[in-house]
Amino acid sequence: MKKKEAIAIVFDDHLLFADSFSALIERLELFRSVHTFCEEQELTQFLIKHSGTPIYLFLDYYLKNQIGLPLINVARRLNKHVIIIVVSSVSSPAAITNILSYNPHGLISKSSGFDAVLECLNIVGRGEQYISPEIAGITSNSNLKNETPFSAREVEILQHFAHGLSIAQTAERTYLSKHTIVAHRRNMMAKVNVNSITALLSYARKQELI
Amino acid sequence: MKKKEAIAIVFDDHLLFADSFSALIERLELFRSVHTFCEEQELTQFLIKHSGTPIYLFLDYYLKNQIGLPLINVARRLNKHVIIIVVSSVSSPAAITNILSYNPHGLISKSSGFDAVLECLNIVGRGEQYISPEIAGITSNSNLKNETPFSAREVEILQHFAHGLSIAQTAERTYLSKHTIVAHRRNMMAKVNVNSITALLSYARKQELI
DNA sequence: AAGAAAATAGCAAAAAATTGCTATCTTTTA
DNA sequence: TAAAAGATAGCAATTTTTTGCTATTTTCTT
Repeated sequence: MKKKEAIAIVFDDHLLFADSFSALIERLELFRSVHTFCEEQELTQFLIKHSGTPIYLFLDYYLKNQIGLPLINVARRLNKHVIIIVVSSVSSPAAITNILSYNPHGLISKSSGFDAVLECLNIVGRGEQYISPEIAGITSNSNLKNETPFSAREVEILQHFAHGLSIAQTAERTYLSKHTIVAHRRNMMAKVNVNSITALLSYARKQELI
Repeated sequence: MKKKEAIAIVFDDHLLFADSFSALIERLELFRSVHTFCEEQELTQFLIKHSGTPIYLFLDYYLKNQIGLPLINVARRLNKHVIIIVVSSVSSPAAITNILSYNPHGLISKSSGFDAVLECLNIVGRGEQYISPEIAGITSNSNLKNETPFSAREVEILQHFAHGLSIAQTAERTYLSKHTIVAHRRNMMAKVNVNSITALLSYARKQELI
């Protein structure tokens, strides 16, 4: 791969991260130039202008960010040579599946070290897809097992706890016996190996269940 | 200010951002050295080891990040010379008020450009507090109301509950008596008129305090 | 410098949650 | 169509949380 001929672009709506990350990329001295954008328009104009040049596009994506992923298709339409590398902080299986459905050339976790970026450029350079180990771990774990360890009924009841209801209050709302709620609660806590409702809720939130 | 004598630390649980940002800081050649940590323990050990050296600590903070803010107090206890600069992506008034209640030397938005970092180092160097314009705008718009009902210490302790810790566990982590934790908890619950920790957490989440 | 607010800490009683058991009925899956 | 998994429900023992009090020290505000 002759990357010195290629241009790198860092796109991130957090300007400070974009600037920082491109400082790192520049230091590699692998690209002809490194550019930073945090507005969609600037990016698309640049892609059109350099539609004949091989481009590596580092695209930040996080949950609350809408533009992120659809931009992949836009970029591909504007420049056939563009290589898309998504840099993401998401951690839930569902969100990752969503990213992978756009089939980016690379997917790097923000929890990775910089060596992941190097590794990614190597793999992607030979035309293969790179997915950083942190992320690969998340998806492979959730392919084998259930997405969530809880049943629908359990999650439903969990919502009540998340809204601050007690066992007694939840029983009232659901027209179930207090004992049933205790049982559900107990089962959920056992499944994720915790022993309090706050720990259970903390777990559920990490898994983006509630 | 003779910053060449100071050490810079970048703390962020997203290793990739931490690495990137420190590359940028290094390029300034203002500090004797620049270090990167993404584990609390590594940071505290370093602070203890260099307790006599002036240190600039760039601390990432975002909503889902538990360690962030309480770490300010820990850092100050371990090194009296530490200068805290929070780098944050939060945007809600309550969350910002929360950060400011820890009285950091600087608060930079991730939407800022790198010039904000330079400006911040200047201002902080003369002993004043720097708050990046993006963030100052948010608070000034809403400083009439929107005060969080909790003190900094209370919110700090609330974070532990949000992460599923019990009263006993929180007491251990904070090196406080169990009775003190009970008191803080009780006071917070009284302030928002609830009578369980789950209801309190539910309230805090609505207010984007945790 | 005085007063207010916050942080710290304690005890004991009452209330709620958690745990260790068992058991029936229904739905899903192999 | 069995077997497995889920939803329902109960009791008793133990642990944790919540509440009703008090009180000292530190920090902030005026």
